[in-house]
Amino acid sequence: MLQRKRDTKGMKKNNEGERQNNVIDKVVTGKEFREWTEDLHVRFMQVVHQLGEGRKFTSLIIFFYRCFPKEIVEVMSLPGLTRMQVASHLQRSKNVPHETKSSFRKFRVMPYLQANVPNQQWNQDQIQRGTEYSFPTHNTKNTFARGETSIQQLYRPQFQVQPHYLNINNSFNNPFLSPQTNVTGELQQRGPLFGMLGSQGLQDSIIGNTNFWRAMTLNNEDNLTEKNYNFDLNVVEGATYSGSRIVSSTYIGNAIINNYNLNVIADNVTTYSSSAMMSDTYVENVTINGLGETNTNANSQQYVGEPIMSGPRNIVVASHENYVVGSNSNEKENSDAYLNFNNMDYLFQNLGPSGANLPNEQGNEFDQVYSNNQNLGPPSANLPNQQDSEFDQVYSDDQNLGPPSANLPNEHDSEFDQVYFDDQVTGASTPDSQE
DNA sequence: CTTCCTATCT
DNA sequence: TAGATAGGAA
Repeated sequence: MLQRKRDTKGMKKNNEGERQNNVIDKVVTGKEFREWTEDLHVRFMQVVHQLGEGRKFTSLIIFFYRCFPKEIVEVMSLPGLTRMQVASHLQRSKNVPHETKSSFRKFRVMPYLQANVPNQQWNQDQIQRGTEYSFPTHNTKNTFARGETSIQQLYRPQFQVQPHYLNINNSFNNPFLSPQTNVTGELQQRGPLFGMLGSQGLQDSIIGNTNFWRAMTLNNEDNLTEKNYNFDLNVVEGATYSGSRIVSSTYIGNAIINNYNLNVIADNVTTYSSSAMMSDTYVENVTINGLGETNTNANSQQYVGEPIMSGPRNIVVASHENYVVGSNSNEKENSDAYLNFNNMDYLFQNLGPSGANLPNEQGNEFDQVYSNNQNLGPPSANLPNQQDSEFDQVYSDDQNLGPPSANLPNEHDSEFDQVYFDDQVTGASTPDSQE
């Protein structure tokens, strides 16, 4: 395949403008074909995102451009890995489909997902594993939210005091338990990627690590009872989280989740302000397959670029998932709250009035969300803006009458303008219609 | 000089 | 086509 070659980069040219490649000591040795395996890419993405932590980015392209190959190589600290290999891979990594870029939308706040978890207990397994792996878990019935559920449930914050937990089952070959390298070397975390702490003393991030799932298959077995990767991410907060980041810099890509074992519950229900939850979150290609089938028809990506700030909000991001109907709801038993991503497309699609155009490429923090949910009652009844909500205008069109021509001005100069929902989305594919 | 960036090659 | 290479630019 690729033979070793002389690296003439940086070498002076001769009079003919040619690189003087006859210098022996520039021969690159030990350069072998670098196959970017899944694990290697995951690590690569971890480093990329880790390095990019805190760096502003407004698009997926910038997301990758934040990091330079050299520092990536250094942080990855993989013997034999060259800068050019990383650069080459970085080049390919940031090549995303156009529809991906154009469909990026920024959402300041997402509708709320309620998750009632009154009881909790400690998982015995996790206790035995030591504090590093100790996460409180709940032993309750599931809270099951679906797209068909009244949007009212999604909107009303429930100011409850609830613990948080993160449950990671089965560490065997569990990508969630991969070690993570800190850039500065100050912290070498050998635990789960999710640096979970106890229920007390959470002054900073609950989950501040970088989580990258790419082309990862969760529970790709048809066995409905076997859970190879049971990922329960619960961020149900009852403590003071002022100024903290609940989940930051999360990348979820190409995840195929079977058997309902992806349970992402980000439930920030406290009244504390300035909490960021799942900021800088990028989710793509999520397939939820309750029947153990592999559905590859998830090909839209969404992007949430800026931190979700200002008050109790949660955000669960997934777009254009495929949900196989007819699954056994009993499989959700391991989750305290289950978010069915089905029909969540309306949160991310570039729907809405054509006249609104939903511009989002200009760095605006929020555009418009348009609702067309037949399950909803009168908008005034179902979508009240409780106590000083940041939502200024919420629009619902039960009759599917199309986009509102009214302007619905934002009288408070709030971050939110209009909200539009379309709960009739049934398919997984709604490609970006923009050019 | 090194590294970045991107087109091009294999 | 994934990954390496080339070569100009910074």
